[in-house]
Amino acid sequence: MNQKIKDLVEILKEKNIKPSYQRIKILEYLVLKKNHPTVDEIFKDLVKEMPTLSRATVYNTLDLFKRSELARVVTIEDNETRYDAEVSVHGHFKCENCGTIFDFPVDEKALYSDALKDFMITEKNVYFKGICPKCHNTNK
Amino acid sequence: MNQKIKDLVEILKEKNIKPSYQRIKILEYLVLKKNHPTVDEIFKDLVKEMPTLSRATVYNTLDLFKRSELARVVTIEDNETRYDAEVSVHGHFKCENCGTIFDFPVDEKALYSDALKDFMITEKNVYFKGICPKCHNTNK
DNA sequence: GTATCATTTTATAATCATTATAAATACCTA
DNA sequence: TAGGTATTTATAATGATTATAAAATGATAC
Repeated sequence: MNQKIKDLVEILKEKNIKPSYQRIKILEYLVLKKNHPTVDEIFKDLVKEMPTLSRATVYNTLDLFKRSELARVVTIEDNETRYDAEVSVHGHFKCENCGTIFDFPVDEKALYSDALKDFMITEKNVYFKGICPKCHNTNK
Repeated sequence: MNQKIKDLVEILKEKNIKPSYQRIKILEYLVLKKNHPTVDEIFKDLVKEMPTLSRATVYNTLDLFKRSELARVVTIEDNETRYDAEVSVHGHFKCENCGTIFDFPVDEKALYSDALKDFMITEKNVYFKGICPKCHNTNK
């Protein structure tokens, strides 16, 4: 536990981010909960143990993490921004029934297109929607 | 021109959508302008020739088109929903400098992942961000 | 052709995620 | 400890989207 907190502090320091209590907790949340939480989910969970936490802090911190490449935005629905501490290229599948988001591997080479040979690519996103196996079986 | 309108009416009828003037014009806009417009862009352009047009109609109609698979949502930024009359699987590249959105081909087979073999996939989305050749050269 | 009913559109208000602002707090250095 | 900077907080403002109810349009039966 202490070790883990220490790791989080190190991660922040490497990115020249001052490790405030709020930042450590938000980073910890992202790293431990790998369920691509929305801003609101992060806020509502963390405010339980940090009653003075402000939504603005959550927004500011996530934006800071994004700019520092500690987290990436997962845009699947236009009305909820999610965050993911796993910044490598991978796909997201969202079940339209239960809302769960699953990761899946993406072959980056396969995504290459000649049409983009003169483009400077800074971000690659792949997401699918549909019904996950669990919901598919239940509904049948 | 008349022929084209007639085609649009046919497209709507095939989906069992009554071809009202507003629906024809919005579909025409999507089909002719292939620039993945936002709802606001569609509204602001069309209200010029249809002064009584309401934003609600644009929202309702686009939602109807989406459900009827006449258009697909292009979610790239979380604060602007775009629409595309091209419903086949293809990628979108958004230039972070000029905002232009480019289409590029995507090899659907290459996107296949064993991890999703038990999932029912209804929608596949690929989008990249970066700098387009034009902006890249200008800024250099 | 007119009355009736259903559909579509419109205008407006409500909602909700996000951003902006300014004050309060915490942190750092001299 | 004092003074200055960075961070957090509370609150208000913004802006896209959705909800609601009235008005307009269109279709059908008589």
